[in-house]
Amino acid sequence: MAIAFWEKATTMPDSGAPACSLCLFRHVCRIAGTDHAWQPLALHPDRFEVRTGEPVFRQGRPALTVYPLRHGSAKQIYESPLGWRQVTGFSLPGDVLGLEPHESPVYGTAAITLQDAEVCAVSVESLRELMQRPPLREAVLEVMRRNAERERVLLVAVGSMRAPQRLAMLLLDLAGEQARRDGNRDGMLTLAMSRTDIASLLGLTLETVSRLLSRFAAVGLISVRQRHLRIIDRDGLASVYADLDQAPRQADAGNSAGYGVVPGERRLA
Amino acid sequence: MAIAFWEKATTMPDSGAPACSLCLFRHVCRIAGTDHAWQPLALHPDRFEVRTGEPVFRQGRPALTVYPLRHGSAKQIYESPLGWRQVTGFSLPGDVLGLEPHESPVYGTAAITLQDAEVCAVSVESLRELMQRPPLREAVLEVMRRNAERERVLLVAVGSMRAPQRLAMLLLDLAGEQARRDGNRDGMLTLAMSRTDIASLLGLTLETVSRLLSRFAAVGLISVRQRHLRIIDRDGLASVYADLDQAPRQADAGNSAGYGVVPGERRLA
DNA sequence: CGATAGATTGATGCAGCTCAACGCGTGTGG
DNA sequence: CCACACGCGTTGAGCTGCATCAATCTATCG
Repeated sequence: MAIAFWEKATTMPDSGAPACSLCLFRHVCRIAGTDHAWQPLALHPDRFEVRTGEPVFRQGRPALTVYPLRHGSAKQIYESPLGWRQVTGFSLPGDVLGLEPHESPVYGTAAITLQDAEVCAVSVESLRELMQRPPLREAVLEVMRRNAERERVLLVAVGSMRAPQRLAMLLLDLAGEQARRDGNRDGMLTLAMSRTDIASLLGLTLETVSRLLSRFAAVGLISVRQRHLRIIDRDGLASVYADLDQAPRQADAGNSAGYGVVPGERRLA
Repeated sequence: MAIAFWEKATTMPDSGAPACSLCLFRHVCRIAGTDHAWQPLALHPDRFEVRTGEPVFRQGRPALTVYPLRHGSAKQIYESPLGWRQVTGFSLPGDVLGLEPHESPVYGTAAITLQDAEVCAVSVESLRELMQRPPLREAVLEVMRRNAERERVLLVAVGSMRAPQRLAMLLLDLAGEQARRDGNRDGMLTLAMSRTDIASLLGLTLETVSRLLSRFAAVGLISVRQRHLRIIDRDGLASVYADLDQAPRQADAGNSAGYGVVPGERRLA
């Protein structure tokens, strides 16, 4: 039998303190109040709450505001022109919802909360003003680059990795994010999203996700009970992800130019 | 039997005139020479040739130059941190290779030519100067937005559509691009990329791509012979893409917020 | 307590992957 | 000029990973 989670709360834990310390705007925000070197530009963002399952904003609507997430979590949903919907990512406290790249005039995805959440609201005008300042500008661009990279990794995962690898990847990613936030590296994590959301993100079905979680647990990589999960064997998961014994699902993108690919030199997230 | 392609040349046709008229920089470029209202900013880009299969640039290298494509075509290849490679798109004359979003300091993908190609070379400094001017700036951002949208559509396709739909999508897309370039709407197109490249893009195997093309041909949607392809029944292909009789491959991304989705209002292409 | 949404688990089928053989077109060396 | 090889594409046969369908279980809430 697995480790006893159920001694802890069975409802979604509300991580207590707001995530200002992780916020992109912490240095210019009166609420965060960590640094006041920027007085003239300081932000006093509005804050409000969004209940579980409610959208913070919807795809295609004018992108007038960005929403740093203080409490709770959210999923991004993209709907293609033909009406296919897919989860494209999850956000945790400290992330900024609605940061659209390329100065897009509309939101490229919808953001739906996964729990009751609290967000700040920063107008894009303030954002643009703030971005006159090189350090913040760089920080914002860096976040956008990371988001883009994330989507590319997801594309490759969905396009050429097997189901267990995809799921292992997600779990490692979630654990990494968790650790980056509360420094908590014991592998405990609470999945705010449903199996269906995970399945959508990874291009699988919820049954497959459920079965794989069970299988991972059976072989001692993790333990799961509902949405409470603990990573027991991080390296084991990493080797599932890295495919150390699993055949690739399809042909590699041709290396027809014949330029060498260094087989070593790979970093693990 | 299908339409007789093989009367035409069997090698890749070189589309003759350079694609300056489609180039993002046509209004500021001395070579294109269509408009000289911008004298002080005018470009005199270098040009050079890249032979089949050679990279124009490689992923991870400093992004110092963008390369408008004059002749030929190219594929973008993304390599994930773990070494998985996947084709993420194809470029045709008039497209700009190496336009990195978010002012990324390095190329996010490699660009490999599919045929002997000719490119211009515009330094990012010139590009940034040019982008001071609102109209060009807007045009560049618009291109980046389209690229991002394309990648999202691809993600959804690979993540939740069936193989025939994905391929139909690609064919329609290629035909659309072709039409946008030479106005030629007779459905003839020449695939510059191999089956392997197509397979990689769509998250399939080359055998599946080959079989599907044959099947499409067998039911009269297209005709194929090697890399020469004609779209015979555009609407038929569109309905394969739109899945008018094909079951979805997986559960929809939950609409758990219960906000209505308009079932109509969808645009093709 | 029943109702409901989410999660687990089992049984079954098939789309697409895998392995393999062969065909076609082009380039190369004799 | 032919012979051969090599890259690319096609086609077939078989297998399997994951989807599908369906039943049951678990938590939460009124």
